[in-house]
Amino acid sequence: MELSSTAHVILGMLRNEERSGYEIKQAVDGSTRFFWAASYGQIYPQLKQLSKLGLIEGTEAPRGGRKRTVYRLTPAGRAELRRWLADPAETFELRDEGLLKLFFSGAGTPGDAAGSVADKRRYHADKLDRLREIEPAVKALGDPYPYMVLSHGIEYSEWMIAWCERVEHDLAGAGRGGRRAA
Amino acid sequence: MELSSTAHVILGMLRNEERSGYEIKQAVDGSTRFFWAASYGQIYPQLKQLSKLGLIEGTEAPRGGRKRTVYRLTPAGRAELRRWLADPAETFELRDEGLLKLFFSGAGTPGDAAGSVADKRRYHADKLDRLREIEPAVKALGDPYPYMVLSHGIEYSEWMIAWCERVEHDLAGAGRGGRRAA
DNA sequence: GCATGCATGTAAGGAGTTACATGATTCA
DNA sequence: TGAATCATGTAACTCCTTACATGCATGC
Repeated sequence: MELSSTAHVILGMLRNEERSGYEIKQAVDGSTRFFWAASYGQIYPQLKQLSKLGLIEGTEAPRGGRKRTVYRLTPAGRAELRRWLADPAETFELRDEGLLKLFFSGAGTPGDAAGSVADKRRYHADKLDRLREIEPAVKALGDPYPYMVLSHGIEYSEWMIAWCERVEHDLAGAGRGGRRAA
Repeated sequence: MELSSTAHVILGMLRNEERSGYEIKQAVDGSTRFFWAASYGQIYPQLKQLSKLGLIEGTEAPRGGRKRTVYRLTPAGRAELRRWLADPAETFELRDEGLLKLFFSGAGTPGDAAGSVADKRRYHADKLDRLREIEPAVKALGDPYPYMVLSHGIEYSEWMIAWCERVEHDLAGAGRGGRRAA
């Protein structure tokens, strides 16, 4: 009875407070999304599944007249979360279409390579902006780990932007030519 | 008629030479695997598909008495490859279970957090070794772009290892305790 | 009254991995 | 002779996203 990795995000998101499926989705989108996403199509069926397994339990908690179910960890659920935390991570996957294009750029124009790197720089600059926005709130949390992970994201983005700038400079040195307007 | 991203890896891998499905898989495993993987279950059906679309063409090229089909780009296939190279990349996805565990580490023991970071450091140190092994061969290529991408991988791994070491040091400062033997 | 947000879900489909099956060849 | 490698493929399965559907509540 292997739990899916999405199951563990749910258990993790319930570690300190009870939450509805909707709120779990909000929490994921506001925090782990950059390195671990989850959609409603995964979350709601998993909540049912985890309830059936006795790892979480849901109670009706309507807001006004609007129906709402919040879930919390059972002791078994907390044990499973802890067991998972103590185990080595299995998944590290990167899918980077920009690097793929850069890799094959010999088949295109010099502008293609420069364009791929510039796109990548903008993508990460944009991400950096969004991470910096949430930084004060995350830093103010009692829990130090989310801030550690956020710092990782910020420093990673900074490193990536610097790498892109350097490569863009190198590419501009040999053979000029842009592809698109910046 | 949107092409899958796997289709473009295949087109890219055929940009300079003709290759069999088996050789494409070898090439992917020896180069783009870290940021763009592909399995036989994708490659062989895609080769059929791309043939039907007229973007590649296969010829029988037995090696000894062993059956073998090599594929090369048609003009239409090369045009599609160039079109794709000039377009902005759409996909950048990261799935990092180690970061997820670190994020939720407040629900575990202090050793769990340190363990997740140590695992991550070892994972990237190992990857770095493998990248350094192929570095001379890639550098010797006529095409500069694969080496650019390899350098990205090497410098990224180095950055990641340094980040892990720093965090491990910080974590060791507050509350000692290891989780597993290194 | 209408748009937006809260809240829960499902159906369909795409993408990708794993495991399996087959068979030839090469090398120790 | 047997193991490893070359070579091609398929079936089943998991995972995940997207699009859709429903309906209440809130605020403009």
